[in-house]
Amino acid sequence: MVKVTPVPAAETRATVTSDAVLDAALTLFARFGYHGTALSQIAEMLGVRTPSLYNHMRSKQELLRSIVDRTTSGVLADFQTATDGLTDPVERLRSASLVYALRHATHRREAIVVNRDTASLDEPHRTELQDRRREHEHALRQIISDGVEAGVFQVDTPALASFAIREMCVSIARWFREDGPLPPDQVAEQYSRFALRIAGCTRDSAT
Amino acid sequence: MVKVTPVPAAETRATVTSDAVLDAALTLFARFGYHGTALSQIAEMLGVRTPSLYNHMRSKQELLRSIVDRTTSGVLADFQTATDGLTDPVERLRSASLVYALRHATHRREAIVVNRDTASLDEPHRTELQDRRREHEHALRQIISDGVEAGVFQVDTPALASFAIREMCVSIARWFREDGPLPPDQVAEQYSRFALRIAGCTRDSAT
DNA sequence: CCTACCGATCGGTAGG
DNA sequence: CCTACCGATCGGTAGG
Repeated sequence: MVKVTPVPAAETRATVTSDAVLDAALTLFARFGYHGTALSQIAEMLGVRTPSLYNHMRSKQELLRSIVDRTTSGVLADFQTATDGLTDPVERLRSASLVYALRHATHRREAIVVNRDTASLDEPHRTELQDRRREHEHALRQIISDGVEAGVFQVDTPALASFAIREMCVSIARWFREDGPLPPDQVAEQYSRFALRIAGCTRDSAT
Repeated sequence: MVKVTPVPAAETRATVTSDAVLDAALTLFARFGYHGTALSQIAEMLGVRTPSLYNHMRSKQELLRSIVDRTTSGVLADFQTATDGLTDPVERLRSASLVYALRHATHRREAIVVNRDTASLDEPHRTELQDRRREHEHALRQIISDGVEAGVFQVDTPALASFAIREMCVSIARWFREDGPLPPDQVAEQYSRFALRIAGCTRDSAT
């Protein structure tokens, strides 16, 4: 007797991977929050029972940690790539805010979780997250300070402009819809222009 | 025998009010999130046992609802007061963004809860909240559209500028510290200027 | 991958 | 205001 269906039949045991668990967690954490999501919901979304999840993760907390680690690393890597080789503060700010805005249109779930569920992270990871955020914030602030000193930006308090630009970009994750009228790159383009305006960019071509 | 101490001694039964419960909930929801806060924590902060809370509220959900209702009403009232009688789009945007920014520096806990724990609100209140938010967003967007039509603002997509301005202001609640270098009104002042810049305000005095 | 089960904690109620 | 207590659900483990 030969098996008739080499491909899995309609009813078969579900098989799951670590990535699938992480992706389901990402979706549900973004929607209901870390504490608002039960492991049973993640299991249900994957078609398995709750205990089966433990073959692919160590704990619920570890899922959150993985999401946060991945995302913050990505943000810093984006920044480096975007500003590497650029010396003009205007071009550096334009490029840094463009990739930051773009990321928040294309990685919405990650951004929502990282920015909403920070407090649910156990130590020492919560402190590590804050440190990495600060690193990005200070790097952006430095660009603004450099631009002010060079006379191409005009702001009273560089820290305020830095906060404003960052959070404005982060918030894209909250309102952006994939079926909306503008694609991610066009949103990012406009937000990058907003960033230069916030910085008080005096160069005509910039705005 | 006469009572020796007419004023409460050091050890006395705690007495609590509805406002005190709401205030404690506000503090803890802002810190740990709605699902991350247990009623036992609220009770502990007030020095009573959990069941005693039910003399001052109907449910945990009602606490969230009260916080949200109060805050959204305040936002819309602020907007009306700030823009009433003003016809110039520049002045309207300056004033609307000023009070919005100021509110988020002075009502941080409320802003954090309303913007983070929306998903934890039961229907029909979640829909009501979204409606009120949309109302404020559209009012701000209309100012920008009016300004573009009048030739005093320059933006490609008024909706994007409106989102950017709103979320930039909301985020003040996340980074502002009362013991920081700038008082709320000075932060609001600078953010109001950022708002005019985002709108591409062409009037010199504005920025 | 599953069933069976654990202690802990949750929001909320009864009754005084 | 309290103690005593409820059913439900949580994250996680044992064992196959």
